[in-house]
Amino acid sequence: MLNQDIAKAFNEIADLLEIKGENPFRIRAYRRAAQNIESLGRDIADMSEDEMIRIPGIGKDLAGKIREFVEKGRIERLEELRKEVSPGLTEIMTVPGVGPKTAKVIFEELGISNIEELEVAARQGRLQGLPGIKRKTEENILRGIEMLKRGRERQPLGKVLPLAEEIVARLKRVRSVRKISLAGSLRRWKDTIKDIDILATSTNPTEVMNAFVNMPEVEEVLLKGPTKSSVVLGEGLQVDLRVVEEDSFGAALQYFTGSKAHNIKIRERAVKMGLKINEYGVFRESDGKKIAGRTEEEVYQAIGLPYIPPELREDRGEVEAAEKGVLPELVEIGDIKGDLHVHTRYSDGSHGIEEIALFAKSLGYRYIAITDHSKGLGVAGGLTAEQVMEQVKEIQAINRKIKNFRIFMGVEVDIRSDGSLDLPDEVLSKLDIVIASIHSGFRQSVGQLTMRLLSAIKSPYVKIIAHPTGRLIGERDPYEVDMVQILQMAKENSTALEINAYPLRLDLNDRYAREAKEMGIPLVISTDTHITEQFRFMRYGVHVARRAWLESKDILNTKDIKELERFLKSRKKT
DNA sequence: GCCGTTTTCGGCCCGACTGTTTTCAGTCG
Repeated sequence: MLNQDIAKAFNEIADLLEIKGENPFRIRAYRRAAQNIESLGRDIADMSEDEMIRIPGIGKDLAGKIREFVEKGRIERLEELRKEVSPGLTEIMTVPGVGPKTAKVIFEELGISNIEELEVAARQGRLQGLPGIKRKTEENILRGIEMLKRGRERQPLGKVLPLAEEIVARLKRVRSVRKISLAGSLRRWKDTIKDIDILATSTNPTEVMNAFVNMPEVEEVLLKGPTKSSVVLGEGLQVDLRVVEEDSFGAALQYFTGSKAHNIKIRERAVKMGLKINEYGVFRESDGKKIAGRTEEEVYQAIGLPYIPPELREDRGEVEAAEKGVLPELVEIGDIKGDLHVHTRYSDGSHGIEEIALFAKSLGYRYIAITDHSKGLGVAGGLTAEQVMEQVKEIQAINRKIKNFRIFMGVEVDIRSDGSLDLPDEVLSKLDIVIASIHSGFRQSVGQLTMRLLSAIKSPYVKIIAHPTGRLIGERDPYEVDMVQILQMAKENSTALEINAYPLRLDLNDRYAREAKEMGIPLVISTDTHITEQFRFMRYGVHVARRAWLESKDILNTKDIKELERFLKSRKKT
């Protein structure tokens, strides 16, 4: 998808303009456009210029630049800027604490244009004495380089959230803490996280800050004040804690939950209404009187909007939807009635069928689908046709035993590298549910991978495509497939797409899932459970769905058994 | 560069912390 490349180009233009000291609002315009393009669910290359202009933050000029990039693979303005500004400057700016001004001084005075040279110069004390730079700043820069080396990449939500929840639980035990909540991208359930934001109220802020910076995992204290402190954990993860007054908690929570783009939007709206929003509350411009701030609901109400759930706050149309009163009724974890992707000991799962079914029932589920791997996946102990039929018999027997619960007989059939399915049709036709997925040949061409998925989608027996893009966050990029074609084919065949809730997958992601919803494609949220504890991953999947604006009615495993069966028994057109 | 309940020009979100400064600039989120 070209979107990421265009976003990257626009961000680079913004960096270069920043170094040149250009109009900050123009710079912001490029960054905003980049962000909005990145979050688009469809390929911008397929859009007409008129359609592009309807994307917020994109006007005539940027639409022209996008077209230029699509057609020529380059943007003339960017090439010019690259000639004007030394490439080293943007590199230096990637060091935390070094912005455009500092980078420029260092480059112009010392001729330093890469991070290695910068580190050497800082170690030799050669930065001291430059305008605005003394010993402390030099130390900061060295620290910034260290942090950069340790890699401050975004980390998977599934890794960060448990850690963050633990920190919150620990701070909750500090006696003076009243309210405490996660904020930032964690509260919005973004699939990757750069740092942990926590917000609290306290009768003794100093006590909280002390407890915070003295936690055992803290490797380094970046800054510490009475209302704001930042630390770095052993894993290289930054944690920010803000402490505010009780009657500002809602405003602060709204503020620190972001996203930045969402906040800018609502503050602009506030300004137009003669109001000002900051982390302390909503204030009347005329007399400075505070009119809201204790709760987030109050804040939104003060600017004439209904409450907007955190997962939607990405400036992807949620403010406009709130204005019109057409926000979606987002799916909730309690709406989920079953899990349609479950493994057992028959392949690479850890439990027997009855055991895992009873566990699912104890969670309040009404049904599960047993979907072990097929034989092509040798490493996972995939099943032959005969083994599948044995499993079917066992499931039938257990279904007679367990009351008020239903086990659907299924399989996760491997899509072979030529696009054929790993089990014969006469086996697939005997099952309640067939999900299909790719587990090999990831490096095939776009055309081949797309063809494989398309032919699985078309199969009259395949009801669901599992983890459609195959990504493993931080480990493996999504397959290069033509999602436009895949979504179209899924729609034509009413083949459902899975939101795989396994925290490293979260696949489909929020953008594609939203596009799928808008096209009317059925979706399921499944955990791909291999061991009972993994049923708890469902919350990750539900939150991806919420970020995708999905409502309960868009998701198959919120349906009761009868309605789900109707879908499973429906015939495809083909 | 975008955008319109101060509409086609002139605005554009807001504040904390740090360091180098005697009142503020830079950076970050």
